[in-house]
Amino acid sequence: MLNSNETILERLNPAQRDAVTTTRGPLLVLAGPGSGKTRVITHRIAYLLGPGGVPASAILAVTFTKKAAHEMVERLQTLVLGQSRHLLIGTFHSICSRILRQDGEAIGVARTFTIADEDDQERIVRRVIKDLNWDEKRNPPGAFLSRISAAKSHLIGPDEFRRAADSYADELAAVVYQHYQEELGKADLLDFDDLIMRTVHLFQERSDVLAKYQERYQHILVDEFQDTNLTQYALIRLLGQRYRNVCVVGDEDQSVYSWRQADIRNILNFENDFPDARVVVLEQNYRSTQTILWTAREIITPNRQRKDKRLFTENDRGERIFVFEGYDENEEAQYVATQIERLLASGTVHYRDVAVMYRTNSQSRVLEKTFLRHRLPHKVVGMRFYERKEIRDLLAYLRLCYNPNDLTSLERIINVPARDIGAKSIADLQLWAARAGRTVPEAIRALALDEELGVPCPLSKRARTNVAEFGRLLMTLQAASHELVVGRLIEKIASLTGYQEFLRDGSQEGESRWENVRELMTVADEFSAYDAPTSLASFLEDVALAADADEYDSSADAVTLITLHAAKGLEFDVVFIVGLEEGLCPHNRSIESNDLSQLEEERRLLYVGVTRARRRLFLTYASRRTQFGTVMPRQPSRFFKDVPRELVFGTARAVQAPGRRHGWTDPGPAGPVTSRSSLPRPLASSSEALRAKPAGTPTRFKPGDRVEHPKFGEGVIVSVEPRGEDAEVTVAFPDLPIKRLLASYANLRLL
DNA sequence: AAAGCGTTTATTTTT
DNA sequence: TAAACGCTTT
Repeated sequence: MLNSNETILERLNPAQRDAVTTTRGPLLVLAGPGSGKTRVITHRIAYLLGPGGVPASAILAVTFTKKAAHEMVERLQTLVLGQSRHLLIGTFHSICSRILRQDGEAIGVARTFTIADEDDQERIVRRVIKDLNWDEKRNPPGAFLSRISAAKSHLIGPDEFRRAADSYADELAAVVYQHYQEELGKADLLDFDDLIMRTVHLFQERSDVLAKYQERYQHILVDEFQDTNLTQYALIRLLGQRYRNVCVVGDEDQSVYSWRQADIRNILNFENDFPDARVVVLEQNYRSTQTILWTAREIITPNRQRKDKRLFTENDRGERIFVFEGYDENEEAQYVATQIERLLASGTVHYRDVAVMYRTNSQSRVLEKTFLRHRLPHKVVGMRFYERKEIRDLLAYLRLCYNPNDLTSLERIINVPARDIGAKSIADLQLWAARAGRTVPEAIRALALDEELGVPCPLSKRARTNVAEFGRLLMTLQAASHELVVGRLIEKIASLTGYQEFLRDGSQEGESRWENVRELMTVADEFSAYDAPTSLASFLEDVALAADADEYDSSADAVTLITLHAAKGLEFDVVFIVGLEEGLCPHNRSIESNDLSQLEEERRLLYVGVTRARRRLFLTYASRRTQFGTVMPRQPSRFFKDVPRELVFGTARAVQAPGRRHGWTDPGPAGPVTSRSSLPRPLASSSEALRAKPAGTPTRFKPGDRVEHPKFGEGVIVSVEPRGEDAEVTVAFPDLPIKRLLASYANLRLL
């Protein structure tokens, strides 16, 4: 019944149905925002399992974020019941990590490898530069790391990189790349890019291993295909080339990760590599109002690097777009908070239905400050839990339990909490290990067990005692890691190492840091509850591959503060996009690059933000903003020129300037978008507030009127108070406390 | 080894 | 602005 044809194909439009039922051969689905992309993917899997007769174990679905993977699993559970358990749905990184854990030894990847995160990468490059005796100031690690990452994303190893180096900068990078890989190797570490690149190497070098996975995963689906880099695409191509049942879903207009080497050209290459690919375009939007969709269309149309799509919707026209100019970022935040309060007062919106989006994380600060003052419940996505010092310290101990060779983790915690092992002791330790032909962890172990290494130990007596004690501590913890579930292991580490005492120094901050550690234990306990209880390896992997957007939790009733990047894939009734200024969106880095494709990416970013909104969209900017402690005048974003003025409500400067003439002329049905009285009045900016003349809009309501509210039901108007152009109505609903509502927001219907 | 102090520097976006 | 760094002193 559940898997029957009718159930799965019910309520799919023809294009969606096409994408779901084309199960044989390559398929490219170009899916505009809100076009039911996830629905297509999940229904396609259900269709494969049911009418297609494909066993769950033969299906591989790849996503970019864990959250997307989770959502897919969840939606599938109701669709196909128990079968979803045998599907492999995961991120590129988690899937590759799994493959390497299983078969990586064939190309020399240690079975107990751990994953190096950004912080580790930076430490390693720092160490390399230091060992090379290069000037640490003139050689910032970030620049090298991005070159290395770019190389790996193009499947270029250190040797090939050196051969291709045609600039001094590249030659330096080649040297760093070489050493960096050696350091990773010594510590049994793989960085994010290695996970993918090494898997491709494995498949290239071992046809038997490749054949095994090709046979296993006869049906492959890739979500957010526009975000794949060359290496990721190579992986998919290798896996899929035998059975050719490869379905990729993407939208080049939502490609915002080119800086991470994502390459839209993969979409074009797909059609070259699989010339028989069927192409399905999903153009009907089910998410947004016409007004929002039209605005989005106008914003994206100027881009040259795109296929023209004809997005349309059968939804209502909806409210006009609100544009607001703030005096500065404080007033801008103030406006956002006030508008949210108004929306809440209407009773038709919950906090969780509202998101505030911005270009850079640093913009969240002023919003948070303002929201705290307004007591608006909110959650900042991207306050990265796993980047907090105390968490990373504890994780370093955990990683050392699993992979004793993890030098980066060792370096991190050898003197945290302080045990008098300073830079000198560490240098001596390295020297000693090098002379004896051993690794640093081995040298520590030797000290702990009072063993000789055959060469004199340069450490002072005191240092030797300290290191030996530390070594024994580590060995105790390593032994414990085989006995305890992860949560209890963390507890043991915190107490045995003295980390708990070290954190809880009596300060408020110390307590809150300790709270974070407790939170980590909870995460671990939750993890153990559904995974193998003692699996330290999979916990570490889970944590290492956790991303910001994964934190987004729709269950809590709070306003979401989120970057435009992290907002991709989400949707909200009400969206505020703030800081729409030259220099911020588009960002200075893109303006200065002189690279038009970078500006196109900025445009896509705004497009992504706009298309997150279901019902209402607010676009704001400030006329001055404090950056690096100094106030700078700001200009509204150039993208405002493409926001159709007839769709805008507001008096902000940005939309009064003559707009670009755009091709869209459809005035829609005669009459205003919505009756004026039902439009909320946007706050005027302070300068305009002085000039603004209240229009004195009369309200439609009078005391005694019977009205209907979408949420509270039928009620009777008690009183009506003018509020500028608006009116505050007091309404009595049976069995409910008396409500005071703003006429413009409340959506009351006269009975 | 660690704490204190003055100076500087930086903010895209993140699997 | 505020985190990070390098220099000094204890």
